[in-house]
Amino acid sequence: MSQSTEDTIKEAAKRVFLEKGYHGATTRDIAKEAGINRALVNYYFRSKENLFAIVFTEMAELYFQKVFSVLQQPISFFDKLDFLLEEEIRVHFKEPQLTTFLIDQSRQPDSSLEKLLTPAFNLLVANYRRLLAEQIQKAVDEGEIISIPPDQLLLLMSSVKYLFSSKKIFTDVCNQSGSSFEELVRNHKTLLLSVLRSHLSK
Amino acid sequence: MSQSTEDTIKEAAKRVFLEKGYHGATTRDIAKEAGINRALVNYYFRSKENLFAIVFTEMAELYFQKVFSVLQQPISFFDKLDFLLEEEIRVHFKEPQLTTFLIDQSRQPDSSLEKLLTPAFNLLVANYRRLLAEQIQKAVDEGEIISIPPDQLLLLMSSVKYLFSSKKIFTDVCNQSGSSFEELVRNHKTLLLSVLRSHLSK
DNA sequence: AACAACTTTAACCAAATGGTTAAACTTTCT
DNA sequence: AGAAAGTTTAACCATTTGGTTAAAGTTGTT
Repeated sequence: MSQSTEDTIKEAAKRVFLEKGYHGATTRDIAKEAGINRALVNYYFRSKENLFAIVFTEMAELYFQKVFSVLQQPISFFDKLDFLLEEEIRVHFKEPQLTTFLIDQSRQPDSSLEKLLTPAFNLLVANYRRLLAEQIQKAVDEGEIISIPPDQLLLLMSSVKYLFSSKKIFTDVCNQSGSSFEELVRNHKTLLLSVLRSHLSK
Repeated sequence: MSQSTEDTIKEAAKRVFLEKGYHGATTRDIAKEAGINRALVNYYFRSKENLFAIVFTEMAELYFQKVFSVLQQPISFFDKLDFLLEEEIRVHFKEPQLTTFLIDQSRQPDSSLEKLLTPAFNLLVANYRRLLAEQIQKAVDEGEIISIPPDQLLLLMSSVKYLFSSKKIFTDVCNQSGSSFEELVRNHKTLLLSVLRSHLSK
């Protein structure tokens, strides 16, 4: 059995919103991408705003879902960092525009969308931050690493997000010089892990 | 003597485009922000696209200008990194949305804007990359640091960009927990420099 | 077959948007 | 003062946009 119309629209909307952003995307784009009549967008999702809110929420959850589970596994702290980066890379290879998409949303100043989505997103971030803080403290207590504020560790690991946000720039500029984007990503993960390891190791 | 109308419009356009992005901003927003009649936007700049292209180019140059001069100063490699980060922070305190703005531009798939701006921007990036590669090689030759691919170093330093792109998220989440955004930035610069120093030092 | 519920479509609408223009206003030059 | 050039304004226009609706088509139930 094939996908329901509702899901077809939602998946098309994901692609279009991720590629063009909220304001760059039109309901006509979405309908065309889904191959359906434009009125069905409103029939199933009431409004473009509402559809975007649903897509955004799902993407945000996709992003944090795995991260939470990784942090709770009974493995060493450095393995957790390794898995976190690996998961970040995996999800970004699937949705390269994810970070751009999420950040873009926090920009529009007083839109009703922002008021609706920011609190929910901030809650996810706050939970991630709290969970990471706990795991840092645990690793410190066990003598595995030296202490580091969770925000600072998040920032040190944010280069993967930046790499994918700037994917086009990097591929344009780097392709001329031999190495592929995939290599760049793998090399960066290796380097970043090594840097973190040497800084955090007791 | 007060600012010319043309400059008033351009400065207003900068603020509006940085805040809302190309598609989120309207010529009416810009005119209102500048306090002038909307037709003047077209009188002085012909079209919204053209005005955006001018603003984008100026912002990109603002971003790379200082960076080039820093890299060419006769100081130690680590001082260069220090100054690069300091400059990155300075320009982002002035224009917190700068990175979001620049990255957002590379997203729209086949717009005439992208075809126009991406090549010029890529050239700036390529120059930055080349200059950085030269300076790395020089520092390696002089025994100051171990070798590192320029892209990887750029990525390790990109966390400052990410920090400002996500400023709203960080201020929202962090303000609840005491420390200010300024502290977060300063602390991150210190930490990042220390991490880079210990990794690159021979 | 007939009825009801759900789904899809084409046509339509109001609001917003980028852009144009002719006329009014101001400045500059002679 | 007066012509010429540059500047500003209000009104207007075509296109695009998100959204609605009535009718047509489909599916499921009795």
